[in-house]
Amino acid sequence: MSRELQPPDVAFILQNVLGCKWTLHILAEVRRGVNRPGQLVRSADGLTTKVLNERLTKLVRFELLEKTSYPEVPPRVEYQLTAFGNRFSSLLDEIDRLQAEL
Amino acid sequence: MSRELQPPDVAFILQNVLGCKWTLHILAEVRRGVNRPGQLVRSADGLTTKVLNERLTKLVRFELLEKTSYPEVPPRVEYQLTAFGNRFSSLLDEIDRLQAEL
DNA sequence: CAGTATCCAGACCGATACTG
DNA sequence: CAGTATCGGTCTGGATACTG
Repeated sequence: MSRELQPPDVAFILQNVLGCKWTLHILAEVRRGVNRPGQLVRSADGLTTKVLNERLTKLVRFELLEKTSYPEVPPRVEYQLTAFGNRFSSLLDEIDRLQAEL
Repeated sequence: MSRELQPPDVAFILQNVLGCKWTLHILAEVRRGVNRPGQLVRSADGLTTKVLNERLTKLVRFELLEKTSYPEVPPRVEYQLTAFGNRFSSLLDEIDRLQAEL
């Protein structure tokens, strides 16, 4: 069960994963420790649970994020960056840096 | 005649300009000196003149690229990175770096 | 709280043909 | 060579409502 990138293609991920609306925001939040769906929907105005889940699913699918479900009531879920996802940290930092300096 | 980004928003550009199909490729090529439309269409399999021009127009519109037309026959046109566009060089480098290392 | 289902307007982009 | 016009299928993502 691995990414279906043979070979892994940064441009592809940038295009099809990071390029999707909300994805960069979501990743940035997760990096900051905002890693529960409830927090994440509230972190962006206009982001719906449907789209959030599409993004999270995709990020998990491409193994940038990892999902942990806690068997509690009410249910609790947390997402975190994987080692692979962390390789994009430099990119996220670069984006932050650009954002700050413009 | 300035970008209608108030304030300039890297995430927005990443989303709506760089996130579009072919755009990263086009920018990378222009950086390498492949800066004429004819060369650019040929540089990517599947890229059509229609889409190329949409991308170039958008890149010029957001002032990442600058266009120079030479009044010759046949017409010659060249695109180059602007100072603003160059600020994204670090991002492109970072992408190349990631690409190489994965 | 987490996640899914449906609807649908609009964006995206490939194919093709055409003008200056 | 550079650029535009048109058509049409596909994908995107927002609104809303619903399930476990």
